[in-house]
Amino acid sequence: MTKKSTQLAYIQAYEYIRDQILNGELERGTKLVEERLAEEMGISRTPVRDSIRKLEQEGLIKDKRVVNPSDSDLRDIFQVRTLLEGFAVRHCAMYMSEGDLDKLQECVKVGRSGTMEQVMTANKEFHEIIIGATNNPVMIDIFERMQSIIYLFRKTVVYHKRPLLIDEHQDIYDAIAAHDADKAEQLMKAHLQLDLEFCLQRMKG
Amino acid sequence: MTKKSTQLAYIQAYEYIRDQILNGELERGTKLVEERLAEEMGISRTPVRDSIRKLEQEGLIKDKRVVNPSDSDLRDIFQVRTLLEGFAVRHCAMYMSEGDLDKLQECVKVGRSGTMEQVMTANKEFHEIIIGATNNPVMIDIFERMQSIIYLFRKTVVYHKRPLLIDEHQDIYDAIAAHDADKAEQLMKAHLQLDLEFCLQRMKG
DNA sequence: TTAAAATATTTTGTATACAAAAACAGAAAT
DNA sequence: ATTTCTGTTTTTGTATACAAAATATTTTAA
Repeated sequence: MTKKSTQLAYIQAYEYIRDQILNGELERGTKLVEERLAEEMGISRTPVRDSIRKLEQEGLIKDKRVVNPSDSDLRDIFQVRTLLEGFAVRHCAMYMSEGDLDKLQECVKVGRSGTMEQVMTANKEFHEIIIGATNNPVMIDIFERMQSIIYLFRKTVVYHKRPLLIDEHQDIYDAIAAHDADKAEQLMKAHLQLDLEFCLQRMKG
Repeated sequence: MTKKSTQLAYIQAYEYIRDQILNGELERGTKLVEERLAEEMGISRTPVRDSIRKLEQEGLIKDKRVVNPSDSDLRDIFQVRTLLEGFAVRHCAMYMSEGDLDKLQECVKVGRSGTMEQVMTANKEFHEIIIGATNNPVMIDIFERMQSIIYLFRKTVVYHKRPLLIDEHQDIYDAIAAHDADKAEQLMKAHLQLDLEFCLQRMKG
């Protein structure tokens, strides 16, 4: 068992608020009031402020409100994301270890057969493994930041599940396994484009 | 005259510390002590802490010390930078406005004829214009963050000036002006590769 | 009734105090 | 001399108080 809980209040606060944002308990656009949150968690304002500042830097909070990305924000994020993942998947096709390949395949498998929660995690992991394989912490960090903003739409994406998503993952995996970098990149780009359109579509509702 | 000075202490502190880091008054690896800085600026610890946290997020401070990037950190940053600027320059070759093209050319011109300070600014601006032309705030933000870390080596780069740099800028400009996206991208990648190697070289000294 | 001004309330920014933790220094033991 | 322990000092994390700024509300005038 990993015991990751820190006793530090500002880390608790950070995790607490972040979770609330990501699972939708704090809706997009909600104003965050330091004192209210502090009281709610039984700590003082100071660590709450720290955590809000941090989340602001990460892009989950903007002007003391839960961020509410516009169409164009989402497009911008996906443009960068496509760039990074395009590079990463190409890297995978050329250098990926057997171990990571197996992990990728497992993600696809679980993506087909698991419970809703498992499917979600596996699909997320699929992309994380690909980015992670670059072994470039700067890249991974940028990716995770964008990921968490995209993740704001998690519920939407879950409830209105995109049907072909898992087939696209399968195809990407196949291209990687076949060491076909060009194809892998092209498939990834198409995949992300569809993801973006799906997000945009759902955002309107 | 733009009057951008904010009265807010934590912004002052942020700018103050950031400047000190970027112009080398605070050397890489220096421990930052909140109270010392607070006293130095005649304010309390609270806004100083805020600004340190912010700079930590931006990557200029790590574990309360001015960041001291390793070889591999620099490589990682340049890998991402190459990706972004490769995309951006390609975009420029296809869509750049006449106005921006002129500005780019001006940068090259000043890069040849200006004072040392002017040359430095112009060369920096050259890249900023290219990234800025994407009109993608997410991308611009990531770029600026990396830029400021690279900028830590400003002095080094100035004193040991890289001779061919400005010719490379000229070539990139020409490719953009000729709408040759492939060539522009390829030249940019080569340019950044040389820049990286120069940085790495100088880092040892 | 609506618009504007004035007032009250909330919320944030900053200073300060204190306790916990970390870093440091010196003494004792190997 | 090197390491380990002890105590001291520094530095950070957190709580709290208060003032400035921003918001909301009420009152007044048209």
